[in-house]
Amino acid sequence: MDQGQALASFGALSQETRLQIVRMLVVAGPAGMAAGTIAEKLEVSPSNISFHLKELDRAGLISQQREARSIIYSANYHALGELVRFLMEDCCAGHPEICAPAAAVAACCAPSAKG
Amino acid sequence: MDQGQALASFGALSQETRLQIVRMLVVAGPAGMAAGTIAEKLEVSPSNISFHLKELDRAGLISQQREARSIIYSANYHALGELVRFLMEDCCAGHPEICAPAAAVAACCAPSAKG
DNA sequence: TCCATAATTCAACAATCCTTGAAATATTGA
DNA sequence: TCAATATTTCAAGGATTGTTGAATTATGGA
Repeated sequence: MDQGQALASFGALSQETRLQIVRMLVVAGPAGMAAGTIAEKLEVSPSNISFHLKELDRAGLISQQREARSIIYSANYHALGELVRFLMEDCCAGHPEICAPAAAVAACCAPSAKG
Repeated sequence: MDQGQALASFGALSQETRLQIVRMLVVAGPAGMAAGTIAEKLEVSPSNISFHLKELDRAGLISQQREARSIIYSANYHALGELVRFLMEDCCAGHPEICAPAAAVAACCAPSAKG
């Protein structure tokens, strides 16, 4: 991920509705969620949620696929992982002080950890 | 770090000049850099750099201290670390797929790693 | 084909953000 | 105090972003 990509990602995540969409889709997993369901849960109008979904898609943080009448959105795990990596390595130059809390989280969730 | 704090941080990092300032200050370390020096290196006008430094300060990502005629800015490592943690744990729900690349970076720079 | 459902697109407007240059503030030294 | 340096503040304008509701597109079933 280059700096331009990171800028777009940060911009996409800097809006409350969009950050909530991403958090929701991450929890939803690969099954994803229909646009209408997202709008309902977040209590946002269909046209507004559509606008924000398009922004997230443009930034590459989510992807979509039609399923019957619905359009299912899901989080792009790879892009989110790359963003974390950019923030730690490229932006924060791998400084231990910055990476320490991240390392703690990584230790809990990494497949090679004790779990 | 709560969601509001994260939103402010993402907003602050979503602008090219500001992202460059942060990257520069992280590399500069605790010694920091004077506003004028930052402006010079990034080829941005003094008033413009001042605007962006204020935005980063408001988001808590950098801090300042006067030294003679200069005002020295430095990266807030703790805030950056918390942002990485938020992105991995709160936003990305600790998903291994997302954390994997981060774990790799963490392994290289963490003080408790093999180094 | 016709209707209902699901979502997007569009235009208009409001709100926010960025840039610019001039003026103001703070510090230092003569 | 005066001048020079370093930076910030301010106001104006332009650019971008977010919101709204109406119109449009796409799908599936009677």
